[in-house]
Amino acid sequence: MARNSADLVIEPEVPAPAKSRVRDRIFETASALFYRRGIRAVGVDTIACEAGTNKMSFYRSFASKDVLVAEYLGEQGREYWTWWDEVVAPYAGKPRKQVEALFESCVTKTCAKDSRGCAIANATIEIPEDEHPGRKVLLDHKAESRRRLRKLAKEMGAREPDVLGDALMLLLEGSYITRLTFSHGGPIIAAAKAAKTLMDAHLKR
Amino acid sequence: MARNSADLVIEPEVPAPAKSRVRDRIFETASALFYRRGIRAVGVDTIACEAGTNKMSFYRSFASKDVLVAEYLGEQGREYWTWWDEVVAPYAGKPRKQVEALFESCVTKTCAKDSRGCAIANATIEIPEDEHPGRKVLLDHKAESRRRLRKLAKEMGAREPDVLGDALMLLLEGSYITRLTFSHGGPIIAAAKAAKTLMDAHLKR
DNA sequence: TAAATAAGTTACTTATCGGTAACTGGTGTG
DNA sequence: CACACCAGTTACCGATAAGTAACTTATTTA
Repeated sequence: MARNSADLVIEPEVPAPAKSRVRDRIFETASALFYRRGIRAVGVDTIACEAGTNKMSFYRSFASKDVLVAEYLGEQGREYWTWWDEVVAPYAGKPRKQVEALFESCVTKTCAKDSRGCAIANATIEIPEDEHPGRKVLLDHKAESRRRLRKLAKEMGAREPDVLGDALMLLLEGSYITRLTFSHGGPIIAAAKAAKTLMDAHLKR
Repeated sequence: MARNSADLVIEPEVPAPAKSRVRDRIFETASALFYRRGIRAVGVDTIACEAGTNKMSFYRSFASKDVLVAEYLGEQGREYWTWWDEVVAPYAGKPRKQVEALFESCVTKTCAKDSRGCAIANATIEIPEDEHPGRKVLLDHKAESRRRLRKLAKEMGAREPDVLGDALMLLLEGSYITRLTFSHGGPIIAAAKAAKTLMDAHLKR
């Protein structure tokens, strides 16, 4: 039966054609290793081996390590906004409560046993090169983070929304990075309270 | 002339025997490269070459790269406390003014053109291994940082000094790390104001 | 002047890095 | 059945990683 272009356009029963299991395994393994040990510290050989395959299969799925890294950061970003949206959803229209929920959930997540803070913030340090395909991903992510916090500050009627939004961002980023030096009971325990205090100060008439 | 053990013990005209110029050059070069490009990204060959010498001379001065890194972090720490003490000195007995001065100076320093935030905070991410000789150095440094901020909060009579001190630390660390994603005009511009707001809230009766 | 010390040089080790060529075996599916 | 495709395997490339041996050349300094 002759295939015409219409055939190709219609019937995409599966959007992505399942890609392959190996690729997924590699990606999952790489993500875990990147987060735990750092991006530069993990080689493609290690990734492939740990994923139960070998380097050749790695390069059949990914053009280069840098491309994998960029994809890893992209996925981390998507998961982050999914988390964000879920935390924020129950308090639609109540921006202050939304920020409180974000901070409480962030503290819980970041204090968890195997947490190493924010994957993207960490990559910020490991990838200073502008040419790296992951650099743009992480720049965009943090810009979006700032945008959202400033927007929330504005919605709650803060006198100086940009200042409040930025201050909240500093608390958030500080929470992530101090997790790497204080395993339990670090300064992050003050994060939620500090956020409330700042919001109080920016809201009272 | 026969040398006895007494000869070795007496007459140390110079405490450290000037060590050598090469060692210093290597150390300066390495420090600059570690800060700019990251610790893992810089090899000893690059360091030696950039310092105008070679690898053999490197290993005559340093037992290993890890030892160099630990020494680099130690020196960064000493320079940090020197900065801190100098900023704080003019306001002895006025802890609130001291914190304000710290934040203002921190913002100025961290916004400078070639700044890449805090060298030690950055190393926090690159060195997760407990066995690394630099790990303890950086852990101690951040613990001392927290200690000092909590102490200042207590001295200024804050109702919850530990909470205020920790919150200030989150702002400070957040300032450092966001510098890596926002080149100019990042959230750090809100740091000093946020610190004041937090202190206000913790001090008013 | 002679011994000690600092430093440059060349060559080497073993391991790992990111990345590729070419061949093999298995599993579908038309 | 045949062909495509996915994946495993082995072997390799050049570059770089950290680290060492051994010899030479300056500069001190006693």
